[in-house]
Amino acid sequence: MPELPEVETVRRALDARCRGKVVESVRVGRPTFYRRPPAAALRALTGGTVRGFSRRGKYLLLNLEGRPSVVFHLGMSGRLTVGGESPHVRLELTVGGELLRFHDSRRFGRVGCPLPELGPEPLDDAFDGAYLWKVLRGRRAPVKALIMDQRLVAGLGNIYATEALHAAGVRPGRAAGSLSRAEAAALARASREVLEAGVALGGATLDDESFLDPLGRPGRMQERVKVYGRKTCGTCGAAVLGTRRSIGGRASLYCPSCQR
DNA sequence: CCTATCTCCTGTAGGC
DNA sequence: TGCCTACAGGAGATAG
Repeated sequence: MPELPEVETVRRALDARCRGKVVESVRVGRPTFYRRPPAAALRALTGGTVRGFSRRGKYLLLNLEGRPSVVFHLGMSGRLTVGGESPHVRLELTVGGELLRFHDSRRFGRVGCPLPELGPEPLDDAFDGAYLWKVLRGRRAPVKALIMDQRLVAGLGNIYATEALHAAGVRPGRAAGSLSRAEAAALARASREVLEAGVALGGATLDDESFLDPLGRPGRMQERVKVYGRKTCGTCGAAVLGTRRSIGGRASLYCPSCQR
């Protein structure tokens, strides 16, 4: 499922490929998106010049000269490809003679939606231990649910939140307000580190096809994962514990030895 | 405001 | 082998 590093990987590939090119045609794909796409607004992209692709949290923005930007969210199964085929093409743009396609088999993705209110970028200086401690303070919800709340910090999903908590030595079910300043600082630092590693490695491709960049290439972050999707901890070898759909309705895994 | 639960959807994995 | 069900996931809506 695409989180900040996967979206950034897509952004870089598309930005390099499409910048300065013209959107020659737009085809709004088959029936409906999960939330109805503004088909007329999407068709109006025709003739626009691509200024570039930018990213905010897990959202990808296609920026055009003199026109409103188009927001994409990949949801869990969304993919943007250059030329790739699938039965689930929701939007197809011809850009500089190449077919840029948005696919989404499960329809949790979006295109053309407004950009919601989001917390700070976790790779920016505004996101640090002091900020995290301040927003977690006094809250009883599980810390994992809160760091995945995009209004508090924009970009962590289940994989990177799980890995950040492991790297910080904090169990996912801990009440957010129970974290010390030092733990909040460790968690902010760990979040930054796992996300930076994810970006550097081109995202995490956990099982076949789960994430591929626009040219169909897998990432390598899965090689660095310590607990997510594992039976034993990648640091100490202890059996990974976890429960299904336990926190925010999502599976939560942790190492009982490395995490307190 | 805060928290927990439910919903959207469909490909895949597991059970029988 | 093949059918059937449960499950996964992000984010928004809703209820308490």
